[in-house]
Amino acid sequence: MKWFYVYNDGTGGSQPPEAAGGRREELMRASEKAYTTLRSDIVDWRLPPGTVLAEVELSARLGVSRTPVREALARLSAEGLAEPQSGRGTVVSGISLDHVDELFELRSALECRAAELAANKRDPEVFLELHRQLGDAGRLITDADPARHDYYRLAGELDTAIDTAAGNHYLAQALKGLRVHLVRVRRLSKDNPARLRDAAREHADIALAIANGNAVVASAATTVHLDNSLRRLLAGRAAP
Amino acid sequence: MKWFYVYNDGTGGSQPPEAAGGRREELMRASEKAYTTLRSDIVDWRLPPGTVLAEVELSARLGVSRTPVREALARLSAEGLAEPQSGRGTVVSGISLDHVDELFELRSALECRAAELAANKRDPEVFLELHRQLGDAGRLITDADPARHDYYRLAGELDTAIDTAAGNHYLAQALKGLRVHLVRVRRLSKDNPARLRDAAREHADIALAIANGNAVVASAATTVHLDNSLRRLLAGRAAP
DNA sequence: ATAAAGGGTTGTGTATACAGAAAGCTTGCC
DNA sequence: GGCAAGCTTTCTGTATACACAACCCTTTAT
Repeated sequence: MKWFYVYNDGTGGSQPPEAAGGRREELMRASEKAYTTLRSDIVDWRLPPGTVLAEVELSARLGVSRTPVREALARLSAEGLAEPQSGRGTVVSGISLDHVDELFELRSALECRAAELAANKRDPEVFLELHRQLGDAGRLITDADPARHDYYRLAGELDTAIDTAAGNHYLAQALKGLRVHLVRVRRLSKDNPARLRDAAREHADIALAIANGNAVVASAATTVHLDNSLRRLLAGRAAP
Repeated sequence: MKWFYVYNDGTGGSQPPEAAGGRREELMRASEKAYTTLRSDIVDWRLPPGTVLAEVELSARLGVSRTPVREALARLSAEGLAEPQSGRGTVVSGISLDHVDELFELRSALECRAAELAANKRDPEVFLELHRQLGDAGRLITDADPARHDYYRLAGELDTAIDTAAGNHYLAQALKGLRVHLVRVRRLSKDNPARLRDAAREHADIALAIANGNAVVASAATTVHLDNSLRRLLAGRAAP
C-alpha cells in the first residue's frame, strides 16, 4: 500500500516529515514550525523579554494545537530563551546589558579554547583564505547594506571554521547554544561602520594566528577582540 | 470554594504541584517524575547507551501517559542524555572513553575560567576552610565507604563554592549541564584509594590558590588536576 | 531461491477533552 | 468604604483518540 502526503485538515493528522530542519513551512512538523517561529520571534525582539507565552493563544496564532506548542516551549526553556513562570505559564527570558559581561566571560572561555585547538590543528589553508577576505571586509561595510549581512556572514564563516578545526563536539555544542543569546544581545545596541571595520581587523588577526599555528596568539587575539566587542556593545547602547 | 489534592485515578486529572523539584514522588508532577526517573536511570547506567526509549513502553512502566513522557524525553534530548533517532524514536545517547578527552577539553575551559574568576573575588574564608578539609580527605577515603560518598561530597562543595564565587550565571549553567555527563563517565572506570587521595591533594591546591587570590595558579592547578583526572580515568577503564 | 509488493503491526505526531489550579471579579458583611 | 469569601474565567497538566509512517512478515512472481 502507498502513503500520500496530505495537508492537515484540522481534524487530526500530521504534516509530512522531511527530516527535522527542512525549509518549507508546509513540510515541517507542527512542533518544528512552532519552535522555529517562536525562536526567531524572540531572537529578533518581536517578542521582547517578559512577554507571556500562553499556550492557547500561541496555538491559535500559529495554527497548531497545544501539544506541539508545549514541545516548542520546552525546547526554548532548555535553551534559556524562555523561562517557566513560578506558578503558571512561560515568559520570554530577560536579557539586559547589565549581565552581558557574564555572557562575554563565558564566550571568552569557550572561544579562546576553540581558537587554541584550531591553531594546534595546523591546517592553514582555510584560515589564510578567511584572513584575506577579512582584510578586504572594509569594502563590505557600506551604507548599501545597512544590516551588514555580508560582514556577519563572513564572521559566521570564521566561527564555523574554528568550530570545525577545533574538532570538539561538546565545545561546538556549547558555543552554538551561546550564540543564540549573542544574536539577541546584538539588537540591544547600534553599530557603526568604523567599529565594524575594527572588528573585521580583529577577526583577521585571529584567522592569521590560527593559520600560523600559534595557539597563544590565537587565544590572545580572541581575548582582545571580545573585550573590544563588549565595550563597543556597551558604548553603543540604543535608547530605551 | 476549597480545592483538595486527590491522587490520580487514571481517568484524567493531575498530581499536586509542590514547586518543581519536590522530593516526594507522589507530590511531583507526572512529567517531573518521568524526567527524574529516566535521568537517574541513564546517569546510573541502568539504561545503557543505545537503549531505545519508546514512549508507549515508558508510559506503561512509569505509570503516566505519553504526554509527560514526551516532555521528559524532550528535556533529556536537550541535555544531551538522549538523542532523537533518525526516523523514529529516541535512544539513550552514547558516551565512550574515546570522546572523554573532548568532554574534558570543554570542562577545562570552563573550570579554569571559573577558578580564575573565583580567585579574583578575594574572598578567602570559604576556600581556606575547604583547603583544610581537603588536606584531611585522606582519612575519608577508606574501605568503610566504597562509594566514596564523603569524598565526592567534599569535591562537590568545592565546585559549588567556585561557582558561587565566580558569580557568573551563564558559566554556572554551562558547568551544571556538563557535570551530568561527567557523573555518567565516572561509572565507566574504577577508582582506587591512592588515586582519590591524589585527587584530593590537587583539589586542596586549587582551593589554596583561590584563597590566596592567585588566578594564574588557580587556573594552572585546575589544568593539572583535570589532566591527571583524565589519565586516571583512562587508566582505570573497567572491563567491557 | 530471491526479490519485490502488499498487508499487518506497532509507534510517533498531533489534536482534543477534561480535570485541577491560579488570577480576577463580584458580592456580601463588617 | 474596605475586606474577605465565593464564584467565574482562564490557564496549565494530563490522558486519550486518531492519523500517518516505519518496520516486519508474508506472499507471489520471475
